[in-house]
Amino acid sequence: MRASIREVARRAGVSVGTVSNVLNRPDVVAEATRVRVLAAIEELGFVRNEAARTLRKGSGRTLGVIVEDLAGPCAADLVRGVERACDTGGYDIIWCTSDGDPEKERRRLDFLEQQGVSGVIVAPVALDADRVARLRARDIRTVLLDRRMSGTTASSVGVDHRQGGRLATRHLVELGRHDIAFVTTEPEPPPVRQRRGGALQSLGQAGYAPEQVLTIAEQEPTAQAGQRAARRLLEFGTLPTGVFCVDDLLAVGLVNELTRNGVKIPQDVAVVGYGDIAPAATCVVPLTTVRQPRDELGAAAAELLMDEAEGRHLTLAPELVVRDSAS
Amino acid sequence: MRASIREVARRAGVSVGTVSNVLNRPDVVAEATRVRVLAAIEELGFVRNEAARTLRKGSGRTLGVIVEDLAGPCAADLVRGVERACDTGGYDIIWCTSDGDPEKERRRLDFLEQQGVSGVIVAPVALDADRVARLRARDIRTVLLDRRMSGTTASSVGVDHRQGGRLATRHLVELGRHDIAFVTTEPEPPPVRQRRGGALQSLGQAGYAPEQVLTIAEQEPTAQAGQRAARRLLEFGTLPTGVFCVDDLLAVGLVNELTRNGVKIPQDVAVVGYGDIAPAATCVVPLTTVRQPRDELGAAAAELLMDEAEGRHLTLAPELVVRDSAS
DNA sequence: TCCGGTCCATGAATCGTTTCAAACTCCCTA
DNA sequence: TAGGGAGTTTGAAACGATTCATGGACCGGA
Repeated sequence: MRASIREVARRAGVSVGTVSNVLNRPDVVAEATRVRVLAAIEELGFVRNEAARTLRKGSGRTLGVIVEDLAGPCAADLVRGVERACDTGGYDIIWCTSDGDPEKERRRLDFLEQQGVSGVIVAPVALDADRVARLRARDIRTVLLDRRMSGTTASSVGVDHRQGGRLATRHLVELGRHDIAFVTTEPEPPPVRQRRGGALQSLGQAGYAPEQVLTIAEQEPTAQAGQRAARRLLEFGTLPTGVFCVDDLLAVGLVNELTRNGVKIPQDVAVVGYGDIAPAATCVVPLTTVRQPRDELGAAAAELLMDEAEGRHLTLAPELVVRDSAS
Repeated sequence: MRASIREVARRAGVSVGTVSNVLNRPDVVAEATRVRVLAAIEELGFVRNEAARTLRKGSGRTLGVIVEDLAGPCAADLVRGVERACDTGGYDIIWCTSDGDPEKERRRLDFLEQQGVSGVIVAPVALDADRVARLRARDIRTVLLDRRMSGTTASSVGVDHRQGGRLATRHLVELGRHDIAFVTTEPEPPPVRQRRGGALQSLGQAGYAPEQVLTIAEQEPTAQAGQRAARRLLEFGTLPTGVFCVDDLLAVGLVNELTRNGVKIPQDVAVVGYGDIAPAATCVVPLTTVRQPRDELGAAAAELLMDEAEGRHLTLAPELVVRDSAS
């Protein structure tokens, strides 16, 4: 059976309170005592019972994170950022996936509440102000990813997607591409809408008429969908000379399918993606894309929670990464 | 503040014991009482305090999983499999990453011990028999992924990698490719060694001499490394007609770089990968590869834990997926 | 009417921590 | 010598759920 603080106390010849002090406020314990207690801990292989600690303290030194898909390429850097911040802050993390399913999101939130986390980072699916308030009432702070929620105590961290969109199309314009197409998704989640909004805006500034822009909508941001989009473009007869995909996966699929059909990228068609996920750099034609600082984003979110901040909103700047697909 | 079982009891006009019974053994509670209690729970928005439950019961209904990299493509299906099994079994999951770092692995195990999980699924880095025994002493069962450990109570689930390797090269042989190269990693973790072993074996059976097989070793199983491997092949002057990459990421990088250099796949070079990760299907030339049933693997691991099994070893069969890159 | 059995509900004890008021020990100063 | 601090240590009271021995209510049969 696992050793408890009481046995450590007996072994070291002190009271349980002292052992607890050694664990939590070592500075108030006399040197000699502390050494003795630490030795006892070592000998017994004592591990603190986090359940008891959480029960007593009301909440632990643990953060919960809910993303749509842990395994997807978008989560990769986020994971790294959050883990780095928590490692240095001495917090533990519980990762959860919602799969974009409101019901699952609810269950994960229940789970995190039950675990007594001290904060949650959520890429929201159906999360609403009520739930944020309920978490708040249980002393759990919330940070939203890429979405703000007014009238709540939730903080948020996000990327300036309008700016990202602007960067993408401005680059196509600078390359002298006049025939521009967008590949997006339908339905279009808010961040994607903002990207496309920014992209359109920057084209407008360059004197393009909105009707001039061919927009193709696929159902999901996947490489398969990008492939389908490419085939639809090919069917039109004349190809656009510049394409902005609102997601790198779409761009990867598109570039692959176009390449397979003998289209030269970037000579015939310049393609800009969005996200700078890992496959973007290793695509047949390395992808020009808009990098989102997702690791900093994750780290920032974690830090907000560890600082017990509320209602703070951070916006990070995206950055254009020029590779072969549009240069 | 969050409502406790006591307040629910007061509101429903029953004792705490009864509320607990409604939660855990609804059958022993009279219909009318149960309805009243459930109503009270609903009204108060009561959520069970998992910390208290875990403290009292000794261990929770939670499993811990430690993988090297949650964000990588290999984890994707595993995540899905484990989550599916746990969802139906009523267990919760705590995901952790070790980054392949022994120290981090240790810390994650400490964390899971502290959380009072009832079992752990580990893709081991430096985990040894001692640690398994220590977990065991704390009533935490262990399932290892893709590795067995003798002399312990740990169970394991894995794929028959020798067989996977055999499938890969047998296919190249059947395509009539005589000049075969391997792309592997150095150092070579056990599963990879087994793959290559099986691959060599099946070539031997087909009458190839081992010296006949050109082997290229890269440091990591990444797309960049695959690219480098391709360049090394190109430098040799004459290309092999068949290549087996021990990892899909290597294969993707290789296929991309070869394609960029005008090599026709599969006409000039047939390429077989390993793993059937998502990018394999959406590569410029869709990849022929060996599928590992990683979702079933994850589900099986979770089920072993939920059944409180010990010392059971499951081996799942890999499967050849033929796509364009070798057909 | 009494007994035995079934069905439910009760509430105190328990899990392993943290917290905090109280006590104890020295040592210094008035 | 008394009194006051500073520095340590103590031990009992939480935290919120589960468990289980105990007992009450009710019914049927003798």
